[in-house]
Amino acid sequence: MKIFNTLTNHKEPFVPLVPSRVGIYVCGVTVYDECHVGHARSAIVFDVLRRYLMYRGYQVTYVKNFTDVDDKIIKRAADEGITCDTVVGKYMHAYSRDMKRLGVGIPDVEPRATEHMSDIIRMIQAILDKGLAYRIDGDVYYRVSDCPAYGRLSRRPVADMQAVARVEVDTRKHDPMDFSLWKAAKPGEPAWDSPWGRGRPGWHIECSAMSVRHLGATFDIHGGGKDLIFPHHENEIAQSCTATGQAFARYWVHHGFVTIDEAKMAKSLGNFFTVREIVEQSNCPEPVTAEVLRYFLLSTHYRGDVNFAPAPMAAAKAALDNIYDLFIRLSEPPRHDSAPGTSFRNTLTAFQKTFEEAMDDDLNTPRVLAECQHLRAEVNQGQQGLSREERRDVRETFRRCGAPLGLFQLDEHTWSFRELSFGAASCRTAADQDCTDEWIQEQIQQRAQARAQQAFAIADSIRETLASRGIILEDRPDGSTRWKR
RNA sequence: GGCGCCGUACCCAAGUGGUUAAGGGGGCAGUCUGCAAAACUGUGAUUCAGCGGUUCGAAUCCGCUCGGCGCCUCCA
Repeated sequence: MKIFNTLTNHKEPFVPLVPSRVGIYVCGVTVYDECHVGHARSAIVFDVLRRYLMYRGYQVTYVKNFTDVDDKIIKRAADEGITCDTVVGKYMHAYSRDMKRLGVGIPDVEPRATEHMSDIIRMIQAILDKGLAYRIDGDVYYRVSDCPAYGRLSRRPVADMQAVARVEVDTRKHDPMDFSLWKAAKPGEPAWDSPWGRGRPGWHIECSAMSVRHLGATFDIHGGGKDLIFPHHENEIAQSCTATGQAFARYWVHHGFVTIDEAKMAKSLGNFFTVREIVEQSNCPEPVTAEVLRYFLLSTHYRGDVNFAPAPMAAAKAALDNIYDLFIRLSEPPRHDSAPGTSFRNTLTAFQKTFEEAMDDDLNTPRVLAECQHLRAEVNQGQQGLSREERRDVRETFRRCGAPLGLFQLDEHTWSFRELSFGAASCRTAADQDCTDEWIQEQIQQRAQARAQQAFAIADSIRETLASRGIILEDRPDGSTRWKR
């Protein structure tokens, strides 16, 4: 498998430190608000990486942290007149709820900064002991000028950054580029005891401490959004290497942004959609909407930006409808139970090989989806001649290759074929819920009778009534009728 | 100002040195159907922002220009 490494700026063969074992650390969310589509993309990209490595037979340890002490949390708590603990509890819960909705697997470890204070303090002390940090009034800063490798990940010369630093510089710092490892406590803020007085950790140090704690000083993959390359990941490397005296993460994996009208989706710009509103205000069942979002996000390569909009979401829905439509036809008994042919088995074997080639090539999910659609067309062409066993094999192939992507796992009869849309106006109506399978069968019976008597006006009105409640009818060649929601 | 990414058909999007430039959406036409729906068939870029260069050969490598975006400050 090849994976693009930000550290070298190249696609490289992935070789883990310990054969057949992989350690992954991903920078998680700061829990101060609902998570939006950008967070969903991050979670889904690394969920796919993790699952595919497992598909490839690796034993994966996946660590994704919660940042639960931070300026934004403190501000949120102050704004709402509640405690930081309440804010943290509320949004950790919201995050886990949304990840479950999206079918994102729970990481093996979900460490929290506040539960690793001793690791953090020990790491800061190690950096101080080596002379690469200094203390000012209860704060501790990392001295960037003494770290020769600084700037390697983000490929920017330290001198250039200093020249045009737009940050309001804390004049007490020895150098504008130096960053804080420990912040002295301010009144009313969460604080912990340390050798430098009460205070709280700087943002970057928590990830260094937690990754080293759970995966060791040197581990395989460290990931996050590309906005974290500088300064967050650059600083993590500096701190960790200084503290442990060993190499830090070996492969750095960064994904692109979700954009709205081509502009980065961000809390500060206010141009974001939360996972919650997308799932709850959709007129499709939750698992269906979630799979559409996944398909949409995976239809662009993970390193590129992906523009979130109704039209491409609708396109993803239509593409998935085609696949689940095939699954329904495959679930029906064959017209003639012919003997399985070897050429068809070869088709499935070739597909799986192509799937693996595409995934091995830096997770080329757009190509995987194209191959899935190609297979769908191929199966549709010969569908009627397939044996019971071959039909089962097709469904099984989609299920197996779809598993690392989190796609094609739903039962075809629970899929919803209605148009996907958002907003209150298009929400599921109460009337839809009243359509029991029995009632639908009854309607289909009545329509069949009408058709038999050539009473097409009656037959069509029944079909329209069902359609208005989201029930779609399809007449088969043998005279029977298939329905779907 | 520094660093970096992107520009492929109506829309989305793979391909990044070599037979006919994947796939999806949408459009149009046909088969099927009482009519539909679904499925299937046919129909799409002599061309990859523009201009130069390297090469036997470039969407793919190099240079420049134009256009869009991101990071340098919290950020997935």
